[in-house]
Amino acid sequence: MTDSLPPIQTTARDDAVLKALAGFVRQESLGPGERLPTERILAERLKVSRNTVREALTRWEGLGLVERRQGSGTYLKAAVSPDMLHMPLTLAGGNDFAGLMRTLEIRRALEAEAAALCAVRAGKAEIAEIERKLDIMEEAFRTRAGMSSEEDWEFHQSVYRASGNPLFEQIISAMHELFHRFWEHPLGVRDFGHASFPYHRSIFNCIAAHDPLGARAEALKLIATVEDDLKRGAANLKLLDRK
Amino acid sequence: MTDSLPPIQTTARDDAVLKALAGFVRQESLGPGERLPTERILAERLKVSRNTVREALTRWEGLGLVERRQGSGTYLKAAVSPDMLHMPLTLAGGNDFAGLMRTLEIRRALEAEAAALCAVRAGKAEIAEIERKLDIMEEAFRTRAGMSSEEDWEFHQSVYRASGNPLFEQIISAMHELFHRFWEHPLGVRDFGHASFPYHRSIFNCIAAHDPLGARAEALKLIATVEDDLKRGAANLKLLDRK
DNA sequence: TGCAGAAATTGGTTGGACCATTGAACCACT
DNA sequence: AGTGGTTCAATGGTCCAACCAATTTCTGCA
Repeated sequence: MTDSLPPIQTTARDDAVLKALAGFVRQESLGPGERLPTERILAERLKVSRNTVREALTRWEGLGLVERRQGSGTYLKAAVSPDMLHMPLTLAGGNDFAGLMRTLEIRRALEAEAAALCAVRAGKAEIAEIERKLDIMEEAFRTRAGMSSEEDWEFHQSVYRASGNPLFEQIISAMHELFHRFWEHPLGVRDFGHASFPYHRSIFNCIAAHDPLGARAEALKLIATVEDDLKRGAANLKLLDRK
Repeated sequence: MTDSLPPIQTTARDDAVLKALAGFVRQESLGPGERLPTERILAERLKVSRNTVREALTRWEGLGLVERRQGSGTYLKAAVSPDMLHMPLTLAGGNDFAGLMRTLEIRRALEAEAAALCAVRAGKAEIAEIERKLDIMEEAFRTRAGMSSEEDWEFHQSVYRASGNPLFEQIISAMHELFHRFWEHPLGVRDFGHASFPYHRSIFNCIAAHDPLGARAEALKLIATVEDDLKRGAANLKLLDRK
């Protein structure tokens, strides 16, 4: 029988609204942080109800493209273009120890690949930027006598950016956010992250030497130390009992 | 129907609606495909306006958790639980060649890690299942004298499942879907995927031998052949010109 | 000039109405 | 029995006109 009879599309108001809005953003070349027209204006201009505009904006808000502030307005949170592809992922049960370890396995995969790509592609400017972040991190490590998650994170982000593929930063940032929402104070391990410290510079050295294999290997070692810390912390707090 | 839908408290209405609804789904142990209460009923039970219910459902629809059919109802599309974590990813310009290569770099990272984890964790049953898929794929390759993307995909999925981490399958499946939406007929390269064929068995051999390093290396080689094919295809069709 | 309070702006919520689609029940005709 | 058409209630989609709550801007007094 003929399988080539796809369902037809009749109405798609809110989708049309989003397309029009994306075109508007493009035409006005609005960037992140800028405010877009009020819901009432959009409703009037597009000749649709304000409810329809709201449904469309709710979609974008759910995708993290836009932020609404009551009394103030609706602001762009990321660059939007008419040809975006959306890939919403929902992870069931991510707030227990097993879930955390699963996200860490993803991070290990991406971290290693990003470091390898970075070693291939990073130019002089990117390498200098990474080294700058590394210096800041090491300085913070000395003065505060321990890992600083803030400066550490900055270092890793600079690596993702130099990988030449924004997806790395996007995905790992999303996981990082989840990570911190549930594990802000990492399990009471005092010297958390301590063991990972030396690998930051070894990763950098491989990147600077354009050695992708070495960078991948060092990144894997780094994540391994983080996993060990987490396991120790989980054992300490007997969190393994949780569901 | 049950009366286990208590009213809602105060601000952050739509979020509260979603939480209540997630609890309801859990309590009624509703699974994918099942229909949930109508918007009017939800609005009445939760003591909330129907518009608010709609905003909440729009969120879930955007996350792919739910599907609305006008005149019929709202149906679950995936398992939902009260402790889900959402990680929406949007990639700008994913329908050009550069975007495709970027997704492939992510896949390379995850594919290698999944293969390595699989080599560590797969038990006899999992290894047997993977070999079964591999045999099917090789048989299809012989009879049809070329790669079959369907059987190939089945093989890879079995590896992801045996990795013990459902996130691998989730993320790569999402990318696979995007991939096929825009590149269903891969660029007119006749023997597309041909070069990747032998690596499937070498990956399997490493997994069966519980050799994570080898599995990772072979997976990287496999993706490299796919990237080469894509580059050749892009050159053929002069797709590199597309913005 | 400085600042507290009023006024305007803007997203959030409500309730009610009507439209478009779906699916089941029903009916007429073959 | 089965085929096709009709009716009708249920349900999601859209619209409107308010009002609420948070924020920003303006204003007038000290």
